[in-house]
Amino acid sequence: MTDENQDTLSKRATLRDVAKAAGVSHTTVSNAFARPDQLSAPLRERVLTTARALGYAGPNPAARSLRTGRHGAIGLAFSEDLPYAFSDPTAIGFLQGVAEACRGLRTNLLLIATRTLAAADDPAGPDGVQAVRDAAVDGFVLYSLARDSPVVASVSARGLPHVAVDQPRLPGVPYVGIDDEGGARRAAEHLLAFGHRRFAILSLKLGSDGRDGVASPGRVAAATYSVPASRLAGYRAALARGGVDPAAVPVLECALNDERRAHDQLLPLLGTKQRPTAILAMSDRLALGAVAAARAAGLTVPGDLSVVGFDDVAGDGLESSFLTTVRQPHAEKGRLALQMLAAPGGPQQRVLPAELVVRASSARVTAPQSADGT
Amino acid sequence: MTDENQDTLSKRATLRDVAKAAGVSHTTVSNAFARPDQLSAPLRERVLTTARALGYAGPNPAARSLRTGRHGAIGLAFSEDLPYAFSDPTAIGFLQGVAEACRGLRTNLLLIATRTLAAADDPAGPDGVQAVRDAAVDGFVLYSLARDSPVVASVSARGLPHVAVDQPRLPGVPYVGIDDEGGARRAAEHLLAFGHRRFAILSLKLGSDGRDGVASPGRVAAATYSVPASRLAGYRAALARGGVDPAAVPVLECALNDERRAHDQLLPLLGTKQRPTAILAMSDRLALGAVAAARAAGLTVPGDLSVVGFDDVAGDGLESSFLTTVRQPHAEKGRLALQMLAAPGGPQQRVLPAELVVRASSARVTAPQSADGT
DNA sequence: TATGCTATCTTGAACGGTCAAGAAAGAGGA
DNA sequence: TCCTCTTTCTTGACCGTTCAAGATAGCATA
Repeated sequence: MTDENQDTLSKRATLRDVAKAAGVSHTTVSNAFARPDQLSAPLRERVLTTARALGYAGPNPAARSLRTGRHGAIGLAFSEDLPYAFSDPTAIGFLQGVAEACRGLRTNLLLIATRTLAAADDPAGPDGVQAVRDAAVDGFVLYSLARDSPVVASVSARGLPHVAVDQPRLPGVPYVGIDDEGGARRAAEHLLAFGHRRFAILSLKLGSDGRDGVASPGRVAAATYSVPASRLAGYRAALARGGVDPAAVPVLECALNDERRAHDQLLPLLGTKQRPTAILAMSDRLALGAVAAARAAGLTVPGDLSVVGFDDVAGDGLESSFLTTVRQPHAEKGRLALQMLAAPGGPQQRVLPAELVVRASSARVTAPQSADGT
Repeated sequence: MTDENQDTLSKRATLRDVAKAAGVSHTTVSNAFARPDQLSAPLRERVLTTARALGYAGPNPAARSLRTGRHGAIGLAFSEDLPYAFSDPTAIGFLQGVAEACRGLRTNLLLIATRTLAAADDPAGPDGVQAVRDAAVDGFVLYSLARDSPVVASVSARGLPHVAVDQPRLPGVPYVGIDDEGGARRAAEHLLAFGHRRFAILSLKLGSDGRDGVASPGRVAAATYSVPASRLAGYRAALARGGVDPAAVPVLECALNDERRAHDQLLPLLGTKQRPTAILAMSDRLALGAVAAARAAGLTVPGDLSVVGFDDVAGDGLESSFLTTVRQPHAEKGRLALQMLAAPGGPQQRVLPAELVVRASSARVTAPQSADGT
């Protein structure tokens, strides 16, 4: 804020100002900063000294980028509100991997403030689109975006390399994801093996409209987020093979990956006579909500209700070390995504494993039961 | 990756290419994108159509920034490894506030991959310095940096507006923080009021060298991080006033805000005859480590050991709703920091309150005791 | 002595936008 | 009818770098 060491207060010093002051050409000054081997050491020292004296802050990044075409940053586009992303443990784990890879590549990370629910009065179109257009980056990572997200189109229009993670595959675009369907299938098989016949599914959001509640078959079919769609497919495949009609299993959609929502959605269902004995939750957060709902309904876990989550998030708290869940390598996805961006030519698809981790929140069903609860 | 809709495969289309194709001047094309009111609607439509046809991705961000001097992004410089920052709940809370404010300001967020422990062989100096120099941003937020961090100097050299958060104050630089000293004082007073006389302090890192262990008086005096220093001062002021000699209270420094480190450091101390009956922890993470250590030592909390944390982080898990702690408004700090960046001229310092929240991890000391444990 | 080579520095031209100023044409008022 | 104002579009300069190519000198080689 203070301009103490700025000789010409009117304007910021440039390469040429430094050059003039040091009695050398502008290119020499440029080289002093960027290519030390191109000039003698004493001259370089002199140039850097006069630069400091003039308050020259180093080459203007915009000018450099314009000339070189490189920015030294990659952009990360989220589906969620950015603030929300920081509260989601899954996203955080992914971010951690991305950040780690960035450090290795000596590149900065530009978080793009995108919002799927566009403000209608916005002349520049949905929020994220302009942000993507203006992003000074060398490539993009698309994380968990909806199939129809305008941000996807916007990124694709930029013509920069990009990678899609945990979202619908795009033709010709490298992809990183996990075996969502397989992981979900194993979760359901596990509960079926324990004799469960009455299920409920706690689903992550299927569409961008922020709707909560029981998802109709139509809504399920039209899901624009691939991760919940795949997990749902996995659950259902296993259920069908196990002799349980998937169509009869309620899908409770939670617009946010939130314990409270899961709790609120599930609680009424637990009061019914035909209450489920097992919950398939698409995230650990939702699973913890189910546990809370069970407690509120006077049921024990896993005595009265078995719960299987997804993600194997945290590991710090007590709760998570109790949850049966499906483990996925969060940070690894981030690392791989950046690797694919940085070194194209490798495999264009990486599907990482999702393995079932059996802990204490699932158990054999107490009384034998038929699908209709008799 | 695919160049399907690029007419001239050799090079990316520019404003002028579009202008030529549409039969208008380059300025008109520029206006079509940036200033819709400067040209008639039908012409604008025509221009945008030909732009799309040529695969023109919109104005080059670097060129635009060069001319306008604005970047539409603010830089966030951390003290920690970026990946680590994503695992620290305090940092996450702050980031959430920053991200929220960014969305409001329609600005992107550039995370700067800085590392305090410089790689010695790095010609460009410590990691973060170059990253700061190259950052295409309109301002910086400095979060939790050490007094002597090269990143601070680097940011200051850029001559852009910046705000310091949770770190040593810089002359002339706006500051956002909390009442660390007061919060710490209240934590200690709370335990003193419960009759505790034998304390141990679990401290966040005091220096950038990654050292763990009992901090010597010299090390404490030379602390380069202001937050731990202030909290320590608060603890000690209260202890002294309560008749406990602060110099006799061990300060266990944890290089990382980590349950395990706190656990490992504290455990041996709990085995001694003169074991502390109360722990002052500078974060909830460290406090949870203390709880774990107590459990490992066969002690109960708060029966045998009282623990007071700091941060009031999460609120989700079971553990945190049990911890007596000092609450601070994490996200609010982020919001304020960006507000001060965006609208200079307001107050240059904001010190937010830190209030004691009494829960179940602290209690009256069981047996009366003197400071020497007899 | 002529020649080539290396090390060091300079020259001039991009990079791709935005902006200030100006030109042309049509509308409105005296 | 003439003048002014507004709308709409154009012209040319400039933002601050990096890069390719060239100039100069020093030195070794033939």
